Amino acid sequence: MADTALPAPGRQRVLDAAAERLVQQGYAATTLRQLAADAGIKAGSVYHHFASKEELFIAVFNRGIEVMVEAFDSVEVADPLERLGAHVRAHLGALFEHGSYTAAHVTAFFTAPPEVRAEVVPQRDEYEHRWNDLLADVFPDLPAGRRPLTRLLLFGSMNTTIEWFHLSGSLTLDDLAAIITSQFIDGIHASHLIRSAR
Amino acid sequence: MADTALPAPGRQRVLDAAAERLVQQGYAATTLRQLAADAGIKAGSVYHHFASKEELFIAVFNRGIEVMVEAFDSVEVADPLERLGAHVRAHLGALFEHGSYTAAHVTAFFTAPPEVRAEVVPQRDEYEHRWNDLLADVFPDLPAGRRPLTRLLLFGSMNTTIEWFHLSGSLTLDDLAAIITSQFIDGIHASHLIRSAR
DNA sequence: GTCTATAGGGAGATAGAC
DNA sequence: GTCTATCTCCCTATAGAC
Repeated sequence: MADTALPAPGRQRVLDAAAERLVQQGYAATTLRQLAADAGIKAGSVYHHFASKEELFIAVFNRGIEVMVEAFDSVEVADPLERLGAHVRAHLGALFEHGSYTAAHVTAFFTAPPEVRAEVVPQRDEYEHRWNDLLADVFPDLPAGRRPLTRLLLFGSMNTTIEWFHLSGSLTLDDLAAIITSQFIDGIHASHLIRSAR
Repeated sequence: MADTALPAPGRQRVLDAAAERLVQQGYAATTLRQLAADAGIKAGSVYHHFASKEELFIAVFNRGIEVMVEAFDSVEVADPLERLGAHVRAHLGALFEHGSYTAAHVTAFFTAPPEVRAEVVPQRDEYEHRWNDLLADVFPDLPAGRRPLTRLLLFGSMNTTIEWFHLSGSLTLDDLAAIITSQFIDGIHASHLIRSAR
């Protein structure tokens, strides 16, 4: 494992800048000149690290999935329902607590050109597969054919939190994860009892 | 009410094209030249209808909300829980069955420049307010302070369907609305029984 | 209401010096 | 690994003819 201490290399600074710009501006509006300026280099120097704008953003999107996968795989909880809650918390953690890569992926992936998306699909599939397996494990009664749809609805709630949730607010990420998990498992009637029940 | 029959005026064709391009490409990647070509006119002529690119897209985003509001207000159901389901169905209808304006709003709003977003916020608030009132009506036990969060989680599930749902698939919009409604009210255990229960 | 022509700026990408 | 300089292309927007 490389010693990535103190002064981040140019390539890394460009990637970090790209992730943040993606979240705020989307794919097309983010220019290599901006990224270079953010990273403290000139536009032409970006091409020493990446062959094209597309290759650069493929790296960002893939890193965004890596962060999600690492968060997912770090969960070790025995009880099925508790494990589900831990994975929801881990997914939200990837979105808000481990840099901008996952947030960039979730917000900008669908606005990226088809060639870029195609290079990222395999890694996306891998993450989705993990969740399908988790659902199969936690909800044995859920038909296999319904797992993708169920996952998509849960992802929809989790991923759109980046449009409105802020770590600086009064609602903590633990609270949010607990509410989403409860809402997902038992519906609205149960989810709003969470805070008072503790 | 204007007689908008057969040949759509230039302005209308430009707006239609903008809504579709927004869904597929996002804000920054959509150029006035494309819209003009789609509408069968030249780029310079766009400025006869709109003062700027921003003004054009403000019109698209606002129309997207109008479609949602019209769908919402068309619901007339007495039973509270059934009414909620009807509103979910109406929201999905606005996304998939009444042109591309609502889909454009939902996908591209957050990638639009701040000046554009600011002009659309009041109409967005109006729609969100309708939903908060609906939640208050259907779920009297839900604390008022929890309505926005509850609404946001439901919107997350509904709005991200545009990333994967297609009218041409085997799952109908009625089915999808029923599943989302059931999942929202009673959680996962109830939602996957819907199809077999009919 | 649409056209042509064009101004002025900024985009992605390349070449070669240091 | 970064720089400067530059090519080519396309963008938004404007002016004025029809």
